[in-house]
Amino acid sequence: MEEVFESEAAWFDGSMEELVRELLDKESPLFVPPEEAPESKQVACQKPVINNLVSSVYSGPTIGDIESALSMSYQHGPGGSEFVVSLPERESGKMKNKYTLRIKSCGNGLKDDGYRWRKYGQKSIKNNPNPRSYYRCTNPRCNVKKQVERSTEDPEMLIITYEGLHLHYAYSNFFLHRSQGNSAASLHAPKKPKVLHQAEVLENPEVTPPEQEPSTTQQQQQLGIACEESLQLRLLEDALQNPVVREESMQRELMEDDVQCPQGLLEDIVPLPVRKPCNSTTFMHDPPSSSQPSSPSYSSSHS
DNA sequence: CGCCTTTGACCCGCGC
DNA sequence: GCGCGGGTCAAAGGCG
Repeated sequence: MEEVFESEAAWFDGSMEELVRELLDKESPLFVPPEEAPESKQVACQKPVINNLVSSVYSGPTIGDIESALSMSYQHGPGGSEFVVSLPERESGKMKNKYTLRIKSCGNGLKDDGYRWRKYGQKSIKNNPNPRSYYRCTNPRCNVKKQVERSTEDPEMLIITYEGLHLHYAYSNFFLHRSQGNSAASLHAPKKPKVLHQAEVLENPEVTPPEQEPSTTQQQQQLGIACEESLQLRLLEDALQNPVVREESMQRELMEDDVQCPQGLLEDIVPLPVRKPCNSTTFMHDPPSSSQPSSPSYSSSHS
């Protein structure tokens, strides 16, 4: 399996960042200048670029699924069909697994990204009246962390910084909410969907029960989902770049006992309802339990 | 009872 | 070396 990755990526003799730049040159008509974080090296990420990225690094049997998932997401995205992804910066010649997701929240924000997080700290940041919260993935074998804070310029803008790579499947309460009656999702649902996610805590002090929330922005939510899943895709790409991480990831996938799923890493990237739209039409048509931030974008971290 | 959030203390890196 | 700011730890308390 490892050999597959290496052989498939062998045609490009360079780093992932260089690979992306190469692809972007080829896809120059698709380049869209980013509107946010202009100081960062950003890339307007559209479907063909993502497809190139994916097929260049990971040639497993799931490319078609990813393609369909992405195209589905774009198809139902609000207004435009691109979102901004920026490359992780190099730090002393090494790529940093740190990504910042900027979400323009409206009403109730992103409640769940498919993972369970435990808050381990909160700090007030200088020149920012809003505190920054620190979360860690609850999986003991996963050291992914994320920081959540509100933007100083736009209080509705949530800045979520992810650090690290999930080496396990996503918990599926996220999917469960969007594919009611989906038996597969039910099988992987967490035993206790209690965990509040950062946006829920930050944006919804007077907690409104999800069932009672308006659901007029479900398409925006789906785009947000796609963006976050794409973020995980980036993390996966970085992992595939690193043979050690790659091997460890595979071993951990085999060892993982709290979540088991035959889809492999794809489960970590693309929600089941997206991967199997025909099996979960409720995902596309049933209003999710909450509204979703609009116009999400990614920008690189400058920590 | 287990898991979570809260929050003050502590640690560490960086700039002066 | 010192102070500041950001990140983490860990005890305490809450909640289902």
